[in-house]
Amino acid sequence: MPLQSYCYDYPRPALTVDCVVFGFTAEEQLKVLLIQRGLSPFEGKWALPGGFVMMDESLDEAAQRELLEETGVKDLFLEQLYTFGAVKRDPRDRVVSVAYYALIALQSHPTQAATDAQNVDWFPIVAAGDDPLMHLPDLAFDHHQILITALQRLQNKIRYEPVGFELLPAKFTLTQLQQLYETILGQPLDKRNFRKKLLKMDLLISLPEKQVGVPHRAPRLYRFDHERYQALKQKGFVFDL
Amino acid sequence: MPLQSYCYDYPRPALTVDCVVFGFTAEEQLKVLLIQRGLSPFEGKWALPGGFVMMDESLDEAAQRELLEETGVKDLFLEQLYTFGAVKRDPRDRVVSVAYYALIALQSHPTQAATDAQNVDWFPIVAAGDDPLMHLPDLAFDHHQILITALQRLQNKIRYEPVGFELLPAKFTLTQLQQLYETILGQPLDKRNFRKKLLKMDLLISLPEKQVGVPHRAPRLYRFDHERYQALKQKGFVFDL
DNA sequence: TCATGTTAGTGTCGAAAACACACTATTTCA
DNA sequence: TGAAATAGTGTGTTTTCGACACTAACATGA
Repeated sequence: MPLQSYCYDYPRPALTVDCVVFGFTAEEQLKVLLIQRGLSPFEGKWALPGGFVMMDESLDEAAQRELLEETGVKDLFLEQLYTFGAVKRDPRDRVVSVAYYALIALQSHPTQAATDAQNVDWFPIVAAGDDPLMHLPDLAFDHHQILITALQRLQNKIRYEPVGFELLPAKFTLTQLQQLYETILGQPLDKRNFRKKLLKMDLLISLPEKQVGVPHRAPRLYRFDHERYQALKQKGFVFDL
Repeated sequence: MPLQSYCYDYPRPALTVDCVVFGFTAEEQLKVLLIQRGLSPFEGKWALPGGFVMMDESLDEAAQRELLEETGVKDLFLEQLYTFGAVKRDPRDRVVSVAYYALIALQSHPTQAATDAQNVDWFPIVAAGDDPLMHLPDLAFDHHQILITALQRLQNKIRYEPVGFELLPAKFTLTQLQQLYETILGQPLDKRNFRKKLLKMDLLISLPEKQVGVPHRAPRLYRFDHERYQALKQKGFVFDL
């Protein structure tokens, strides 16, 4: 129970952040993190993780905090997506939500489940086909819309900025990278052309080690050269796949 | 004076919308609409038009309303830009602002000045050169940052979506269009290649009339085929200049 | 140890797009 | 009627895109 109340001369909407957390698994699947609501409204329904913005934190900080609380992970790629402010998007109160999206390499940060008693789970998104969100439950509020917006943003972004690497471990193979792109864009890509284009950019550092433990020829490992990318970007270079 | 106050169990930031209104003049200049503040804080400083979000309007509606109030113009191109929520962006109260940007063809909608007593004016932006905002006064709040963000968005957007036409009259010449692109992107473009690329898209309708009153050969007028663009877009076409 | 299964890795050629580039055409006005 | 001003047009070169199929390497199990 609150000990006091906060009063203003004019009414104010409540302000929340919601996070669309995309994860990419070792099985080459794109997934989104959802939480089953324990509270009304939409009790029992699945929803995006999120919560109210505190007075002493910026929006970015609020999103980071929520992410840490819900997933236990810090230092994710996190970017503001869009602000949703339809009058009736929350049936009870006027709530405006600043949506963020985050990317996490589930291979490196294995999914640790619910932080508290709530049900937390990863749900698959299949970009190929008609409805990418067909395997998802009904979502609370306008979260379905937010998720669609986030997926479109990710699909656009991945082509013009090197955000795909945020979904892979630091060391990865070109095949993994290609499968990531194919999964997210929902279409097959030509292996030779894909490799040609990427290597030509000169942003991948070929590592001396190779992947081990596979029952076939061991593929070469690479890492993304963030420093070099920043330098090139300065000079007007645009990552384009 | 407010007759009552509005109380909540937890504190809430105030929520505003701010609009970056870009206009393109007959003299081929890109301008931005600013308002001189009559009230503290930042009294006397220039700022983006904006105001509080009412409880019964969506964010888009709030932006539209502000735009109508400040400029007297309806039905502009208007799109959400980014939400700015640093804790101290307003020195007095916690205020989160959802920024929008709007495009207006100043040739068709001649600038009607201040709606009320405030000073309202259009300031030039010169994309070529180091600092596009060099001819602007100091701005209130973080409006300088908002303006930079909006300009970058416009520069990106104009290349991949046909928003440039929103800055021109319904009937325009290819030279006007090219100058628009050169002004916004801040770089010269090749005339023949520009025309080739545009006409190949088959999105411009060549009008029977020609521009009159010029002291030289009269150029052909075109209009943008919005319907056709929508249809093509459906099929996966992307405008790309 | 060798045969099999499985994925890694590599090059060429034709088509299309991008880019550089300069002259003639039309109109007005003096 | 000629001078000034902008409109409008085509070609050749370079670069990029996109289709396409085989050999290499390793692990496993017979």
